[in-house]
Amino acid sequence: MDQKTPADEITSRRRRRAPKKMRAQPLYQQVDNIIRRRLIENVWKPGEAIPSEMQLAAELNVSQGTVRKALNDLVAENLLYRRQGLGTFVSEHTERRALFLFFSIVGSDGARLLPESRVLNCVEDVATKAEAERLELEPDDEVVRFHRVRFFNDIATIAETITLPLEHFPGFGTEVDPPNNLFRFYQSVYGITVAKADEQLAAVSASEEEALLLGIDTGSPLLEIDRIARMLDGRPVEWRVSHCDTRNYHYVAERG
Amino acid sequence: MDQKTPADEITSRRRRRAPKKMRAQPLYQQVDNIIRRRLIENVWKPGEAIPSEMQLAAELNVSQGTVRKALNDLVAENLLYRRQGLGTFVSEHTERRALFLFFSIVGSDGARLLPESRVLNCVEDVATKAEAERLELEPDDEVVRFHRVRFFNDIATIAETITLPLEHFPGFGTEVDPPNNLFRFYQSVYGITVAKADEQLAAVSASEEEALLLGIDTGSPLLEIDRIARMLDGRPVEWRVSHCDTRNYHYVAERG
DNA sequence: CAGTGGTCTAGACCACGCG
DNA sequence: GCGTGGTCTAGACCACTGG
Repeated sequence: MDQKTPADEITSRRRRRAPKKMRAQPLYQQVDNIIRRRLIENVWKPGEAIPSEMQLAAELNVSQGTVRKALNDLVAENLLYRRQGLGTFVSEHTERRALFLFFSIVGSDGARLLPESRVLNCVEDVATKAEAERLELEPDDEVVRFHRVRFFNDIATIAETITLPLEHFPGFGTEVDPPNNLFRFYQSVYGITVAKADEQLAAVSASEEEALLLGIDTGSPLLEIDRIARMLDGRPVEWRVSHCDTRNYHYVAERG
Repeated sequence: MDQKTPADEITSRRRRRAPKKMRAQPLYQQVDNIIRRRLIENVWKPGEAIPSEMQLAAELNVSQGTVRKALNDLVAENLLYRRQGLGTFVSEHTERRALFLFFSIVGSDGARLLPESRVLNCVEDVATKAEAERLELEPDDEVVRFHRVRFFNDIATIAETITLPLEHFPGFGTEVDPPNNLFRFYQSVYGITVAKADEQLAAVSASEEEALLLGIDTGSPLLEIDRIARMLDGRPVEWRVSHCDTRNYHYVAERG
């Protein structure tokens, strides 16, 4: 657990109080990057505690305050969380995290609830042009593509299409059905942590197929959420297009 | 500019190194609240520089580091911004701020552009039940209500209804037409700063009237953005319902 | 040049969680 | 009691801005 990683050494790049000038990057950002790299490389796994401030400071040859600033920045990004008296931990995709960080559909009364899911089908295929572009793949790369319907209190409300790069998810969906909380599944089974997501929203008309699935009229207005989920290093890992019946639920956002 | 405000004194509540126990609130939060209060009371106005860290630390009897933490928290909330070598300034509603902080509609190519506006009408009225509820008003309070259409490159794209509590905006719209950038207008003319906004999104069908305004078919899907804008102290100041034609533009959000 | 914010350190004490 | 993170201080030097 305590192996030194020479590539991580700060001292090799810049001695404390030595050159006095030409600092490429602030120390705390170097520390931030080192920790970030270890998270990406799964040196510290989700749910685990990482070394204490004092230990990191000693290992990296910086002061405790510098480590603290780096850690607090990572906490602000939701990559870590800290508990006084206990330690600093790597964030994991719990139900709660999924609900408040990555799921924005709430009831008219403001109640937050994760919908249940039913998978309709799941195929492996060559990426379409659109899929390759959105997921930043080469033209002939393969993907897993599946459709599902999501239910609030047994009422079909969301129809979605999800595409994953097969490269990162070998054997996905062929053995077991994809579970409801996908991000937790990606993390626990494939070691892939979704760190952020970019969403584009628009209003569309329900197709015949969607109307059937959701029990509404063809042409009814649906809220389209087009989302790219990204790993810790920013690379895309999932493209999801959700069509939501917003008569009893709506999407929420805060600005400012 | 340098008048002491006894109510702001931290030392009256808690002497440095004196009681040693029972700290109600961390010092830096007390400092944060004092500065926040001065922003709310317009002691320091948008665009102006506030006193330096050293001056604030001396006035409030805390260390520079404590002031710095409070200031950085306020910067993270976009209430202040800092420029090395110059000072710390109160944020104002520039075009840029409106565009990146409070306006989420972008073109298919990702281009950000503020649409032009045409006001259709503007009336003073007693608040409806819905308006009173959303703006947290008493049943008989008065409001200003107006409709406008917004254009991207001369193409009508958004129809919106805006309601303001008359109490905060005396004479609004009776003398001059409301300008395109409303938040800047609220700030410069009424001294009201919009600090954050809560948005609810849904998909709806275009009414006959909207269809006419936007040059689309009745029943076409529109993206509804229902937004409450709030002042520095969190009280609602504007209720806006926008219906957007999202065939060439969409709403963007980042999560995580 | 003086003054501002930005980085970094060193060390103190507090509050919390666990054994 | 001990180790953790949380708060607070004091002081150093750096980097940027303006006159």
